[in-house]
Amino acid sequence: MDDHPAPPYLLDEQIGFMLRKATQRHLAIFSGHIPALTSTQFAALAKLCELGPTSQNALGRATSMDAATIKGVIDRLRAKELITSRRDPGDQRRLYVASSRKGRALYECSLARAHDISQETLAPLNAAEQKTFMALLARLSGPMAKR
Amino acid sequence: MDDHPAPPYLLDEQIGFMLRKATQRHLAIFSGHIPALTSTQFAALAKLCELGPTSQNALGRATSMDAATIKGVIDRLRAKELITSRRDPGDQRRLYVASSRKGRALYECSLARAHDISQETLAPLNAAEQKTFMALLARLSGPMAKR
DNA sequence: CAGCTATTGTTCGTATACATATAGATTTTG
DNA sequence: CAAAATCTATATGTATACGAACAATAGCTG
Repeated sequence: MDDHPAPPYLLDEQIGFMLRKATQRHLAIFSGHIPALTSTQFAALAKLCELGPTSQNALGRATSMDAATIKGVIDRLRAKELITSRRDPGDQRRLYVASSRKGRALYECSLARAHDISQETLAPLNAAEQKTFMALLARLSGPMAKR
Repeated sequence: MDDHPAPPYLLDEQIGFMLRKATQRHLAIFSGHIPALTSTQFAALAKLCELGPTSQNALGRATSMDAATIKGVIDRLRAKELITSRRDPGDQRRLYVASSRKGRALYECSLARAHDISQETLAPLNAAEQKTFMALLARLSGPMAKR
């Protein structure tokens, strides 16, 4: 009993595939609004402005980036002069990173854009649906980061 | 009136950041269940088995992959002998790709795993929430692919 | 204090992902 | 039919993303 024909596996209905497509759409919206930075670079810069100066790896953890990944992001942000970095005097292992004046300015004038990006990404849903979706997505994004 | 203090922008509450984290979690689950293939490679193989032989670019469109991206995926699947490819006699531009016996076998014995992956990814939600989430996510994934 | 362990950052290799440029083949049009 | 536009695949460059291996530093433990 309960002998349903096994539901066919359809790639287009799988969560992983749909997440990838939603991300693609979001990234297209992002680069349309903030062409100067990638989504990842903006995330690192925003978090750095939000938290204040930290170490490279700590910023990586705060933004869910691998040590190898955050290094590249930091390098590119520094090349654009949006952040500065120097060795932490108190711990020679640590690379102390901080936003530059230019970086903070770009961050602040990007905030309105960032808000638009989130809204445009969610635009296919009405307000109630957006709220529902965000609440459910939060639970699929893993546990809150431990500080 | 309606003079709320502008809601602070918090990276961790943005759709883009949460999508990235959800994708990270999903990919970790994926590689735990199907270590032999990446999520992208599996998507291409699954779609190829689902559709039957097609051209490289057509498979790319069916799986939402760029022409440059699908080329690399095809190359790696061919290196693993999961697919075969040859020039389409009827249209010399096209690279005709088809799943190999080995590829179909791997696909078929991965189906149960793939199902588990989707379920585990959605596990934080109950059945009703899963249904709601998938319906909303579908609307954020952009319009249905045109054939 | 000497040794073990953990943390930090770096480097390498592999794999998406996309923009752009190019070349060749095909189709559409004038 | 010939020219233009389109399509297919390829190649290059940039940017995530992660695993693994590594050196240097710091902290801990006996």
